Amino acid sequence: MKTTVVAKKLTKKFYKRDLLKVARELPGKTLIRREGKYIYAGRIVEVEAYDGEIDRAAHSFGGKTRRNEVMFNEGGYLYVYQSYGMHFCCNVVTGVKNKGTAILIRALEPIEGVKRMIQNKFGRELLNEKEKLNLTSGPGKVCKSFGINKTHSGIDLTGDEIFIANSQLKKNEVIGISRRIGITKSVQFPWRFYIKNNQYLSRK
DNA sequence: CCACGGATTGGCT
DNA sequence: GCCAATCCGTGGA
Repeated sequence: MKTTVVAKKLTKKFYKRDLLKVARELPGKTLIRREGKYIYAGRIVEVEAYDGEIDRAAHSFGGKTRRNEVMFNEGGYLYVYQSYGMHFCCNVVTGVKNKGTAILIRALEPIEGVKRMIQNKFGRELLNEKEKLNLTSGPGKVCKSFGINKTHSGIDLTGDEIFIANSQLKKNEVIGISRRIGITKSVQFPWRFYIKNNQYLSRK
C-alpha cells in the first residue's frame, strides 16, 4: 500500500492548552484554507498572544461583548476582527471555555496558492518577485491574501475549511521573543513569538 | 445619541 | 518618518 506523508491537523487538545504554550509552538505550523477547488497554505512565522484576564491590549479584557464573544469559546476556533475600519486580522482561540485568550497570526511564509493570493491581495497578476514578500508579512495582509473576513469568525479549526497542520520548524530556525507590535496598553508583556531572520516577518 | 480611537497599511514628504 | 483612510465597537452623556 502506498503511503503518503501528510502533516496532521492540529487537534482540539492542542488548542485547549495554555495560551503561551500554544503561542510558542505555532511558529512553523501551517495555516491552510480551502475555498472550493482552491487551497491556500502558509507557514506561520509570527504570532502574538492576548489574554483578557490580565492584558489590557486584549479585546476580551473587560468581558464578553458581541464583537469579542468568539474569544470566549474553548480553544480551536478562529476569531476574526476588523481593524482600523478596513483590515481583517485572524486569531486562534486557546484555552478552556470562557478564558478569553487568543493568538493573533501576524505573518506567514506562503507555500501554496500563491497565484490566487496575489490576485486577492493586488487584484492583478504579480508584477515582480519582490511583491511576494508583501503578500503575508502582516496580520491584515494575511487575511487579504487568504480571502479571510469577518464571515469566517467562529469557524471551528478542527473542520476542513480553515485549519492548521502540524508542520515542524526547520533545523536552522530559532524562535525569537519580543514585546508586541502596534499596541498602547500592556506593552510590557513579551508575548510576540517569531522565527528569527525570516523574510516574511512584519518587522525585522 | 455622539465622539473617540484602534492587535494596520500604503503612499507621500 | 509621518499621516490619512475608514468603520464600528465601546463608553460616556
